[in-house]
Amino acid sequence: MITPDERVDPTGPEPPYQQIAEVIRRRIASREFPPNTRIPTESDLVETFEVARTTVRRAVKLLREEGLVRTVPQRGTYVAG
Amino acid sequence: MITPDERVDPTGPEPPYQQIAEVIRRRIASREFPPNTRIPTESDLVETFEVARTTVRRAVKLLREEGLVRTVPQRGTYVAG
DNA sequence: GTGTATTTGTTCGTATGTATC
DNA sequence: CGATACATACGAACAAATACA
Repeated sequence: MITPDERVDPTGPEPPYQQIAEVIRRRIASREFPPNTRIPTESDLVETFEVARTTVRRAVKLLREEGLVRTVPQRGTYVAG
Repeated sequence: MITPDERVDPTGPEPPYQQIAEVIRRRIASREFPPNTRIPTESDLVETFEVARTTVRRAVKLLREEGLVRTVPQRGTYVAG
């Protein structure tokens, strides 16, 4: 569940896509998103954070570049094992 | 039949998916698509309006949210009774 | 009963145009 | 101007269930 303090603040110091990446990072660190499981779809994240899909994709791209997740086309994005 | 004035105008003020929803809405209102009958398949609508399936689905989703139609997986989309 | 076609569901990839800061 | 964000659209691939020959 996304708690209030994890919602995106468009007026905050960090851009939304970084805030979203940070939320997902914590989910992974806390094992709420365990290794090798799929994280929510882009559509889900769009609804959860109420942002555009491009913003969600940017956040996920960040995590991918950090090696925290891997994305499989037409399948989803998975937490690194 | 889709008359010329009901074709989608990509340059119009309203996006294609809204225009398509409006066309179907009129078909329902005029009883050309009577209650409890199936509306054309997504593939049919794709050919008729010459748009992508995602666009058709978006239009139908709108109608579904309005309660005008209900979609049955693997069956089709039906006009609300 | 079997295999194929149909039809909607899901999900990511990509591109374009507009707006805002 | 560049980075960010939003809305829209097209495409592709595959899943799953139903319909049909």
